[in-house]
Formats: sequence, C-alpha cells, structure tokens
Amino acid sequence: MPPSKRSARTARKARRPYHHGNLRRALLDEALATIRADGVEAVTIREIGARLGVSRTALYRHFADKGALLSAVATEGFRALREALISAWEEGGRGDEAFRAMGVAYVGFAVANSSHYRVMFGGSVDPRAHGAELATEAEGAFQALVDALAALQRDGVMRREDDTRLMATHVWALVHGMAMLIIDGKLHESGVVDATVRYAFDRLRTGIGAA
Amino acid sequence: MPPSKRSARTARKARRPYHHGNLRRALLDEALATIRADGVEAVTIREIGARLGVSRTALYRHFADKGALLSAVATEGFRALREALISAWEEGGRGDEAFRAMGVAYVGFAVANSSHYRVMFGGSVDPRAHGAELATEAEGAFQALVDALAALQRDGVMRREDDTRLMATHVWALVHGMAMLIIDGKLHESGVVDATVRYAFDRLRTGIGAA
DNA sequence: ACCTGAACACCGTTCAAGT
DNA sequence: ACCTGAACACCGTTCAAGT
Repeated sequence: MPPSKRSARTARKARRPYHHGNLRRALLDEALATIRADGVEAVTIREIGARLGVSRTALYRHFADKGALLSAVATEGFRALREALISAWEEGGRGDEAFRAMGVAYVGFAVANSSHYRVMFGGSVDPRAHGAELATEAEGAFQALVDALAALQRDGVMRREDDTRLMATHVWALVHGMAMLIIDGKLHESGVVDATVRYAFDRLRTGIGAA
Repeated sequence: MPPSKRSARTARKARRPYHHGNLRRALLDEALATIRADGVEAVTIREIGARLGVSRTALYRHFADKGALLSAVATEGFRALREALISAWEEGGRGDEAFRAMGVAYVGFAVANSSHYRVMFGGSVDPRAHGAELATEAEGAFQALVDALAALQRDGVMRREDDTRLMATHVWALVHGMAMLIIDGKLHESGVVDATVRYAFDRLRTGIGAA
C-alpha cells in the first residue's frame, strides 16, 4: 500500500473543545477526499476525526457506524452521477446524439471518480444494512436513463415494442461493465478504451435501435 | 456484520508441531472457504492459520502478504471461469446456441460464486502488485470468449468485418456488467434477472450478428 | 527450510464521564 | 445534545529464536 500523501498534520481546523459546525458535512467531505486520494481502504474513522480536530468517536453522533458513513458517500455519488447523465442528455439535444453523450458521460464519471464509483458499487457498502436512501438515489440515476430511452422510443429511434426498464437495464449493464473493466485496468492496451466505448455504442445502437 | 458460522474450533487438523503437508494449498482452500461463507472481509490471516492449526505467521512462508493470498484465490477463480466457459461452448455445440450458453454460464458462475467473483474483480486485489499470474489467467478466460467469437465470425454468424477482440471486449463488458448488477442486488425485482439476461442476449445478438 | 511466540503499530466500537 | 479519553477486542506484519 502506497504511503498517504495526506497527513493529520494538515488538519483544516485548529483543535477546539467543540466542533459546532456541520460536523456531518465535514465528515462526509473528508471521507470523500480520502477516498479520492487513497481509496476506500484508506478511510479510517480515527484519521478522519484527527483531520477535523475532533475525537475518534465524534463520528458516532452523526453516523451509526463506518458503513453508514460510506453509504452516505455512495448516496452522494449516485446523486452526482444522475446530474451528469441529465446534463449530457439535455445539452446533447435529447436525441440520438444525446444518448451517446449520456453513455460517454457515464463512463467518464466512473473513470474520473473511480474510487468513489467503486464505493457506489463494489460491495464495500452493504445495501441491506444502510439501504433506504442509497437505493432511492441509485434508482434516481437509473430513472434518468429510463426517461431518455422512453423519449427515444416515443420518437421512433429505439425499439418501441420493448419494455423501457428492461432496455434501460440492458444499457446500464453495458456501461457499468465497461466502466468496471476500465477502472480495474483490464483494458490496458493503449487506445483500446476509446475504441471499445465507440464500438460498444455502435453495436448497442444496432441492437436496440428501431428497424 | 453477521457473526461467522465457522469457528476456529472446527479446525480440520489437530495441532501438530509442523504442518508438513501442502500448506500453501491448505491456506488457499481455507481462504476460499471463508470467502464463500462470509465474504472477503472475513478473511483473516490469524483465523485461517488457527483453522489449520498453524501459527499466525506461517502464511508468510508461502505468500508475500495477505494481498498475495487473495491474488492467488482470484487467479484460481479465473481458471475455473475459463473452464466453465469452454465447457458451455463445447457442450453447446460451438454454434449460435453455444454462444448463448456461454453467456448464461458466465453470469451463472458469477452468481453462484459471488464472493469469489468479487475478489476476481472488485479491486480488493491490486493488479499491479501481484499481477503477472493473475493477469495471465484473466487473459485466458477472455481468450475463451475470443476463440468462440472468432469461430462464429468464420461461420458467418457474427459480423465478419469487426475486430474479434473488440467484439469480445464488448460482450465481456455486457456480461460482466449484468453479473455485477445482479451480485450487488441492484436487480431486485422478482423475475427481472432472467428477463434481463434473455433480453440482453437477444439485443446483443442483433447488435453483433451478421446482417 | 520451515515454523514459532512476542511485540509493534494499527483498527472499529463501547462506555462512563464531562460540558 | 454533543463531545471526550480510556478501554476492549480485534487486525497485518516484523523479527529473533527455535527445530
């Protein structure tokens, strides 16, 4: 494991008897910053507390346990992902090209925020334990895809006869799979990432496009 | 975290001064059994040693560290996956139906060995640190898919004009994505798993099939 | 060569006590 | 209400010592 470049010495706050700010928010931000810098396994309740100048058990006032903290981080990830997808769809003109832009935005989000993305999936968060809000937000991101496909079906771009959610699940599996393979470094040959994404969308388009 | 059903009390071996069997093999088996029963996070060098009636540091005679142990477990997973894929392809008759059977075998393997599958991907193993053999074996599983697609292209079933490895990567991303979504419990509605797999292969077939 | 126990530097979480 | 330090039951890994 690579030594962390971030140390408790660089704490943003001077030690004060009470934090008395939005500690919950600060804990979330610090956790996410650690995840981005060194990955999930580097997230430590003690270290995050130390960075904020707070005791190692202060977190338990705002989260049930470490899993709940990570679950909240994952929840925010799905929110950001949904916004990225909706932006791509709307700015792309809500048509055939916009759909492709959405796919590129999805893979782009996963690559640009790979550690965060891994927390959202990856299984470091038990969806049964800390489920409700996480599931809702994940469903929200999925819904952005469903809405786009429904519009494309309406316009005769995509197969009208198919169930929209089934089609959306198919598309989701493809982009999720690509994102994971890229993040895990399984697509290491130079230039293969771009080629794969382009190929995937061409073949997907033929697969689900209207005849 | 659920309490483990497996305890050190149920050690297979009585305590002896020296293990003097194939300890490496025993460590691997015990690690995999623990992964199957309680997931990766339950794997503990101390506990596995205790189960085998061996000291907690005995492992270091056969593996550089915990990561190397998990990497070896992942390597064996790719070997088993490759065999499952090849079996499905050959027993299915090396044609269109066999390709579908391969896909079902892939998703089936991931679902039946979900914890193991997560170790193979999931990022708990750093591919750069313990890479060589793991990468080779993962490539072997991928190659089974490449070989099948090459045959289907030759027979005019799949698009001849496409690069086979690019096509294989596309298919891999799709089945990997489905497998991950299923394992993570994102496809929770009843019956949606089978429907998704069936739909995915129909649409994939249209996407990459010869005109 | 292979294995051992003691020791080190860590964890997450609980809890009685402080303000 | 919110936060604290001490304590508990764990980790992975190192290392001098044993056979």
